[in-house]
Amino acid sequence: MPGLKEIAQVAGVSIRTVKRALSQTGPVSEETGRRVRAAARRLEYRPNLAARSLKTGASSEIVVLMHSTDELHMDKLLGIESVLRAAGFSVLVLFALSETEESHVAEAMLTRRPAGAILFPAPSNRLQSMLSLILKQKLPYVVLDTRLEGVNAVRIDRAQGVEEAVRHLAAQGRRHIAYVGPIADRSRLAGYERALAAFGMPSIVAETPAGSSGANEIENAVRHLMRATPSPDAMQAYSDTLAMTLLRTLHALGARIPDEVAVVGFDNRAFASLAHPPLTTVAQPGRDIGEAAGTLLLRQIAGEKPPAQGWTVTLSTRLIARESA
Amino acid sequence: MPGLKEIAQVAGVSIRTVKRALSQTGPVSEETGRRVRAAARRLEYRPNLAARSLKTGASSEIVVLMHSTDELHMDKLLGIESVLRAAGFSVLVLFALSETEESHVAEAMLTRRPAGAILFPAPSNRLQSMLSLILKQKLPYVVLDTRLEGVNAVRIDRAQGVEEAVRHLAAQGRRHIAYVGPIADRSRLAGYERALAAFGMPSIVAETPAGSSGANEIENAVRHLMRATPSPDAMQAYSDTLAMTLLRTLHALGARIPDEVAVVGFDNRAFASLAHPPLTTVAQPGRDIGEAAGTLLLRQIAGEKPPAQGWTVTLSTRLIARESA
DNA sequence: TTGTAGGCGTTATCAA
DNA sequence: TTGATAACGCCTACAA
Repeated sequence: MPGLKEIAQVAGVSIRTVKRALSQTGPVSEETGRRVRAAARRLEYRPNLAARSLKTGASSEIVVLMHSTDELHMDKLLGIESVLRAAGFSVLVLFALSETEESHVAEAMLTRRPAGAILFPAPSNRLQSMLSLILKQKLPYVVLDTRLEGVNAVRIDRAQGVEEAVRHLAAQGRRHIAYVGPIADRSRLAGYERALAAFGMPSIVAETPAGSSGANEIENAVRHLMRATPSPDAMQAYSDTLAMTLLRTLHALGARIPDEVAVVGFDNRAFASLAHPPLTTVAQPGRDIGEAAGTLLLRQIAGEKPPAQGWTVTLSTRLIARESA
Repeated sequence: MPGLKEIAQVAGVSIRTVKRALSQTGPVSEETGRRVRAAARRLEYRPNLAARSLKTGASSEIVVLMHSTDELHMDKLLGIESVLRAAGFSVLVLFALSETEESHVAEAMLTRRPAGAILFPAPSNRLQSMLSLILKQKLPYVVLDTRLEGVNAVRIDRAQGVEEAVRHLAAQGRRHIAYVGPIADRSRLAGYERALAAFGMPSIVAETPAGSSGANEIENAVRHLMRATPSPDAMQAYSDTLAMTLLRTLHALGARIPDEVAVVGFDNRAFASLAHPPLTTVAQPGRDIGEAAGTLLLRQIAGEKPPAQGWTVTLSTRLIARESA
């Protein structure tokens, strides 16, 4: 691998001149510049990042901490990578699936001396311990889609997308719109309630257990809902996953979808378009989230100081209308 | 950030001695060793990887080239990361979704001077151009799950998993087992045919267009199949995605699943367990694939020479029995 | 407009 | 058992 020295020899000038010519960091004569650049090109010169980093004390690596293999994270990762690569940074991925791994991953992160870190969603306690490390190092960072307050974060407005969805249902003339899902998490529920309030419609909430288990409870909830008079003519589900169970139960009850009952999911997962009927749902802007996180991080690296209460970018979610509503 | 120098000062010895004590690379007296290690711990010393890399000329970074955001890739990435991190390497992710990006990504890869590269599935021509670069650099590499021959690769035996699935169907007494999918790709079809041959059963193949489009064609194929006498009592689908359409069409025809017709998918995607009924399918060992790739790469980095025709590890796929078969 | 020289932190050679 | 010293490639203060 050729370095500045070799280029200098070939071009018959000093290292300093090569540097000036290649990084336009000082005056170089027309002719010399051409010769140097030609030599660099011919030798396929690429700067040695390790040497640069050693000299400048600055890292060109960003650590991304992932805590799950959720398919939705792929797009976020893509967004992060595209923004950071364009800015000359490398994206270094670390997985910490379990609490036990967290300390190894923390150690790995610190050893890499990154220029910044991006944290994917994780249980608060694990996020907290990583964050305290990061803050101690005064490392630029961004947390993705977290409930933690007072931190730099890219968040998404779930309520807004759900409100949009419920308005969409109302615009179809639906008047008995139910919400099915856990109610401890009000992120979607709030949007549902806002939309109903705007139309002066009563809320019909069927609580189901949190977590992905409990298909039976969901089924019972739906059956219960459908026995009411009048029965709901639309259902907003907490997630696409939950919506799948909804669809199945409604089919079993003989309800025609969307004619008799509309169903809306949340997440726009890969299978949403494969559901029967194809599921109308609210999508998170995965790639945008990643790009926003990358941008926010770059601004910190460039020296901008986040406010004390943390720097937040909130992105909107959007309705994907398919056939189920 | 403290370096060896600072530790040396604190411990009252020379840099060389610190180095010996910390990396057991030479004789150090009991007492000196203790003092040095204590100082290192107290100062939270971490080696400067940039300096090390500059000095040794060796990189501790592995580049992972991704060409899609397929959810199934997450587990592979996880496997790669876990093996490589354990060996002290960093995993650097680069995305090249389009052909246009490929050259930028190639340039980014070369600039990073990685110790090796892992290539995710991509169209052959794009893989080829990356590979020619990599070979020119004599970089250790592994390609994941590729049809390319003569390269270092981790492959999966799709036929074997499908054969297992079809045997499973036969063991249930099914005697008219159909295969639905594109036939240009024989990777699954071969397993289907092997199993049928073993049981002396006739093959019933319904060809559908390649790619994820063409729900109509699939529907027609299924309807056509079900009109035959006798009609199939089981169907092996090319993919989970295709299986979803199968399920829907069979439901529409009033067929009871799995009583009248069993359905088996391929891939074990996230939605397989959410299908109605939960989809029996053949799973790729995502994490194992990643781990195998990491291991294969590490062996090359350690100096083992792959044979001229390439080094291949083939992993088996496995049947995940759920309720659809 | 061009060149000299020193240092970043690590590794490793050589001498004591 | 220990230490002085050079070198990796890049960046830059300072001279010419």
